[in-house]
Amino acid sequence: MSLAFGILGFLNYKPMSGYDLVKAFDSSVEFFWHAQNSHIYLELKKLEKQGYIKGETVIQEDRPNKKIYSITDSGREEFMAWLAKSEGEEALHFKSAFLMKVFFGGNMPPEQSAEMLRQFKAECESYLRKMGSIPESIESYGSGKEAYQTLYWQFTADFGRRLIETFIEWAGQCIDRLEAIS
Amino acid sequence: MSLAFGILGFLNYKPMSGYDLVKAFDSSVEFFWHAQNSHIYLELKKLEKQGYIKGETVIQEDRPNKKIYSITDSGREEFMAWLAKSEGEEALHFKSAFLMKVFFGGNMPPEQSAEMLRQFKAECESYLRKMGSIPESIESYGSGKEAYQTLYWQFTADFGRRLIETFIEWAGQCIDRLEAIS
DNA sequence: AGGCTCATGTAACCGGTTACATGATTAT
DNA sequence: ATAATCATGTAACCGGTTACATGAGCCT
Repeated sequence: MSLAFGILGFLNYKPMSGYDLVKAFDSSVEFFWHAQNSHIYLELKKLEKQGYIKGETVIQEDRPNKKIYSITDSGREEFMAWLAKSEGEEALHFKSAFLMKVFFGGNMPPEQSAEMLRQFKAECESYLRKMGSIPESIESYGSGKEAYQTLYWQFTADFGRRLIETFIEWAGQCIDRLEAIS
Repeated sequence: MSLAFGILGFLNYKPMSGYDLVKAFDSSVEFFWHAQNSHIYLELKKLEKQGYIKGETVIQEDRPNKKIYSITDSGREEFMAWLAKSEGEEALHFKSAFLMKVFFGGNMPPEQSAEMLRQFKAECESYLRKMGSIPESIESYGSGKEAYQTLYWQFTADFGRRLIETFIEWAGQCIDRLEAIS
């Protein structure tokens, strides 16, 4: 897919500026869909040209002016069509340079690979600590009425937590096996 | 990173043709690093120009001729440098259009989202069944002496299995919650 | 004085995908 | 006959990254 649908999705909740979108991506989908600010601004222009969103400049006195984008009917149609389309087996695909390094780990002595895995595990553990605050932030964001929306945000956050826990368990077991032979 | 290091890694095991590499990617790292055959051939040309690999044409009578590539000293150096370099927190990043759809699932009625998750779960289950044969194929590939290499292949295969199992458990729980409200 | 937040962009590049193109041999 | 395996590529495109560029106002 592309960033475009993520932007349409957020604008479908409410109109936002490019700056708002950068923050929205950063604070929610960042862990499974990282977005550069430059890319977001580029994509906004493209989407406007395609007629899926429309921008309106808002003049501010105490702050720099900004451009608020809203989703159009055709944009909403496009977004809903994307949402309804099945990913098929592509849903299972992902890219990881780290796993590639593990795969070729036999080219390093066991202590070095073990160290790589220890660093990775530490990274996961620190990430998990940071994630602790997500459930509360979701609850504060969705105030009663939008509980149905926030349920899905909880789903993805829950997956993130499980994924990291799986990573930690797995790395621990790999480290054990490497320590046993070194 | 890029495909380049994957290719260097495989050629570091032994010389191979582009066709061999396509199969190697397909049967081992495919689940965390999918590679198009066109991309592999393109990358081989690039790597040869950079002096990291060198190709030699092998004339065959019963089959089409082929070009066998070998890694050079500078290629090996490059590969080892990549391997030793830590991924840092990038190791946690991955992209998933499917999770993006879950995140925005609140735009669909619960039965439709549940159906999406059920399809996904079924996909995972079929994948898990296919994965069952991997451990044996790794063992047959690594014959005694290279047991240290195959250990790492087992690590990545093990992670794949755990990941899919995590996906299945998570999807099951999401489906339960959606069925409860619809 | 220095750093943070707000706010928006451009240019060059690169990694990767899609679609297309060819053709011999071998197994069913 | 027909499909599968062996074998290699090109061209156009696209999604995304990196690096750069600017500038006001607020807080310490």
